[in-house]
Amino acid sequence: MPELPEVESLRRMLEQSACGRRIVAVHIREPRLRRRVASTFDRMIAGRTINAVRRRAKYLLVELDGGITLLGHLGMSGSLTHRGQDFCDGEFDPAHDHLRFELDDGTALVYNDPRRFGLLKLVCSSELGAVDELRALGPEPLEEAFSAQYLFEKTRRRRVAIKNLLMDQHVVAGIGNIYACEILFGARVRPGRAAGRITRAEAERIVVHAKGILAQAIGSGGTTFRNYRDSRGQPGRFATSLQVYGREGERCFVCRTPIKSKLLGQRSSFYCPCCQR
DNA sequence: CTTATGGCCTGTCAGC
DNA sequence: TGCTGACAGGCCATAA
Repeated sequence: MPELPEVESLRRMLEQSACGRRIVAVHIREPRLRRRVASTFDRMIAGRTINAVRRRAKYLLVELDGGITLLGHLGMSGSLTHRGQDFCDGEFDPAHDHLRFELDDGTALVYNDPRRFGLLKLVCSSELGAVDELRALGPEPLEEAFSAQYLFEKTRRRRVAIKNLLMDQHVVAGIGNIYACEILFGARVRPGRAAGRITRAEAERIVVHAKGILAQAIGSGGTTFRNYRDSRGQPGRFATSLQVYGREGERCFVCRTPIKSKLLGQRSSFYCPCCQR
């Protein structure tokens, strides 16, 4: 379940290990992801050098020379591992290793995705703003545009639960179920509260904790709850810092009250019934 | 416009 | 033991 911190951790590693490398070939074993991977991939990509690795929300943007960018989304279970040499062991997973990008130093970037919810497509580097997936995204949560004033205004006259609003990529981009739960625990706000009833002070706390928790999670290499892996095949280390996610029935670290879980729009929401109001 | 719901997809696990 | 159904949840299409 890669969210912003996991994608950012991956981006930083790939920036170190893959930037400047030339992609010599692309092998597609299974093109059926959320949308079918274009059969022109190898022809379009082979021979191009990786100039930069960027991120927008949960999207990874691999900028190639010649004005083409590889847009990637890991969906639920996707991973991009750098295999060969002293990187990842390169354990073969023939059932789920769907694409393989061979690099000029003999290593390879392998896209693995058991549930195939991911996305890989090529876009024009000069027209990223016009790309469907990126066009309507809200501000990055770690940038100044995501302020208490901004969030407060976005919540006005909205009946949707505050947690669902935080996960709405049009409002703020990059937050998923795990971090939405953690942010609301930090802000001491119940996930099911109507967004429109959030106070100015609560909006302030939500923004402060969103920035703090996401930054801390990036520093820990993200969260591995089930199967997220970084480009070296290693799990993230933030799972041990989780306060509520996945802890139903266990005691709140602050007040010892058992953590509750409740479905909110088909998604489990974890919260402390005592600390969060 | 807002909000709710179902579909995609497969590995895992509880329960019978 | 092996089957069935629920669940995990990213994003999108569709409906009300």
